[in-house]
Amino acid sequence: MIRVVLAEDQAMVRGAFAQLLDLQPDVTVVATAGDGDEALAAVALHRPDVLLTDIEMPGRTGLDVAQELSRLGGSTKVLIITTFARGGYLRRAMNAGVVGYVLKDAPIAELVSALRRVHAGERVVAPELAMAAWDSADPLTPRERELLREVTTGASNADIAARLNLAEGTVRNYLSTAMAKLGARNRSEAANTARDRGWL
Amino acid sequence: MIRVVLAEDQAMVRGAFAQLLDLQPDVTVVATAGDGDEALAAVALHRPDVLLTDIEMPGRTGLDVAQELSRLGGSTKVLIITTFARGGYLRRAMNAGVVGYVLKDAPIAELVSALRRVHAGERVVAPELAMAAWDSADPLTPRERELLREVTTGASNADIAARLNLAEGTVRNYLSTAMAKLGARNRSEAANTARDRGWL
DNA sequence: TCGTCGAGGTGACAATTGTCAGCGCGCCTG
DNA sequence: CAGGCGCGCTGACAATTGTCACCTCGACGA
Repeated sequence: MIRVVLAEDQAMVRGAFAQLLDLQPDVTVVATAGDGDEALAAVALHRPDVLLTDIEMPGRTGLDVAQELSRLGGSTKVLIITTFARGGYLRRAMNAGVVGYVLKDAPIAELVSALRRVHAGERVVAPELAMAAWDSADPLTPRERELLREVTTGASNADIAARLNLAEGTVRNYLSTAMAKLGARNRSEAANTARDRGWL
Repeated sequence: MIRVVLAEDQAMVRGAFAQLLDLQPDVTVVATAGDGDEALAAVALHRPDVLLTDIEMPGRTGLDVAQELSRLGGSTKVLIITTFARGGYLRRAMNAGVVGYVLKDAPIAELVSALRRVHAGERVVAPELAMAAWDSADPLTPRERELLREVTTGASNADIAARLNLAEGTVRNYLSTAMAKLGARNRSEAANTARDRGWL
């Protein structure tokens, strides 16, 4: 019997997946969580075989949870299930010790089979992503990432400069190089593409 | 027996919802669709009691489908099920003749009950939205919307001016008034908030 | 029919954003 | 240990973006 904790922020989807998995004869959902913190608590409490988690959730993301679990060193395996075919996400997931990564675009059968294979000790990665992760290494420096994150909030150069104790020119310069690396024509386009590739 | 067509672009979610609804004794899913065009075709073919559809799908959106169905004038009722608590979406849904609007954040039970109530001739609207739609009427003019849409693609003033045969100053001016109306500090923030409220 | 109001449109000017050349520092590598 | 390279950082200059005062036209109410 595979004991599973399911983390997913949309209640309706969470409920549907939970019921469906529970219908499988070899799977039992021991707890569900609506955000990252609940997920961590549920894993600590139930010590499931597998944590099945979304990435984008309020507060702590699924990737944060995976990282934390790998740091704590329990035996729970993490299987990511997400909407986003973002190369950067997969890469970060791998670094966070995740053993499986499936897309919500795939049929449900794939979720169940991934769950079984992960439990059996295999690694599972959505085929459309196995490639993607390769050719798209994050070219941004930590500082550039930081600035781009500020940009997504709508902050101006002056705002960012004040917040990070930088000269305004420096801010402009970082964003300029980020734009060059990303092939963007302005700060917003740069921030958008960085986010879309999971580099943010 | 309530005959339902289900349209939703994420295969895994679509499958889960379909199985779950089919488990209900008084509901049968006669077809599923992965985008707006398939949804229209399925409705034409099966003439279901209710079309249960997501909004954001590739190609034709759920709102487009609802509008088209209301134009064609069949008896199929449209129940929207979406992630987004965007006032503008609800408003547009109402104009498109939609009779129900539920959020994926709500528990599954609510979906089933909404389905039954819609079938019984009631109108159903997610409570957190009933309010939202009221106080947020779209203040943008068609021209402003058009320009903001261009902004989301990353186009510069010069690009937009060329594409719409306007002076560059005019473009700046429209975006400026749009920014004022939306309380945004720059074009991108304006475009983002307009999109977030379903006005784009 | 006159005023005025909102939407489309414009150019001049101000502010913000993007580019460039360059400096210092630490870290490799030959 | 002498380059050379990448990263963090900066200011001066250029280009783009935002603000403002203003014009036209059609709709609508007084």
